Amino acid sequence: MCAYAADVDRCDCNSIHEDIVLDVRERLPDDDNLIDLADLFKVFGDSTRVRILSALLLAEMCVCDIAVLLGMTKSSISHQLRVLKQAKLVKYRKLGKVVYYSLADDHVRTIFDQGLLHITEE
Amino acid sequence: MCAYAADVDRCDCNSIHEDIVLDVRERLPDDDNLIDLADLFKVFGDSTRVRILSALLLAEMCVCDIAVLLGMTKSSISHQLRVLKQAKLVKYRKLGKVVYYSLADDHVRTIFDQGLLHITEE
DNA sequence: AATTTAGTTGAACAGTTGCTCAATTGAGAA
DNA sequence: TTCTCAATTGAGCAACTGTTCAACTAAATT
Repeated sequence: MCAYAADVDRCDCNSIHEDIVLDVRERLPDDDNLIDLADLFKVFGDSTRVRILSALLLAEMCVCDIAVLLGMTKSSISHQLRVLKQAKLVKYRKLGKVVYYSLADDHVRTIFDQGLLHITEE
Repeated sequence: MCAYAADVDRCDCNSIHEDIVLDVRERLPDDDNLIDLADLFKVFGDSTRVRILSALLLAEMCVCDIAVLLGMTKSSISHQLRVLKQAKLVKYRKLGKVVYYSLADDHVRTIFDQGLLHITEE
């Protein structure tokens, strides 16, 4: 029988190592934090957004510049910039009709570097 | 007219800053690398997988342990472990009927830490 | 005022994703 | 062998996601 049937009814198996499960359960971060973390990585998990961020690592650019650079429509770029804005990964400034986007802080660079490290290794 | 109409026909606007676009285009990493990077982050972009990885940061566990810990079916956990395995983020060892999973390397920890840093800031 | 253009927005559609369910595999126990 | 159980697998389905398209806003130019 499942050791946690009372509070976890989806459980369909025995707890083989009850001591480990109890210990990990206690030390595991709150679900809220882990969900926020997943949501952040979800933003990085699209090649269009990664390409936009990579471009902004090199220079501040307007929507039109990015669209031309990546060979995509302004609309699709604008949609993705909205996602990046909501995740506080990019910031922008308006000059007349033109909106210039740039990275909000340096976290993008370090996260990218760690990711590339995992990919290029072995 | 779009300055890159020849090789990029989706372009629907002028290149406002042609010099910047040309410079960034030259220095931008290859699309293959950026797609691989996005695919890696895609794996981190699901709360179930993040919770699994967080658990494995604390202890080696079998499928059943993880299922009980997270209150999910063995099947769904197994499906996600397969994704994590393909991304080379977890490794496993078999002992009889039981399969023990653990983290493949320490990249997960550093990537998580960087992500948490971005979230908790400001 | 009328036109042009950078950028945004929302609906719609296709493609993807994660969970469920049922069937199956494989190793140990009876 | 037969039974049990940990784990895997594939099909099916509902929910989500990214692009397209068309309409729209706003700022500059004529």
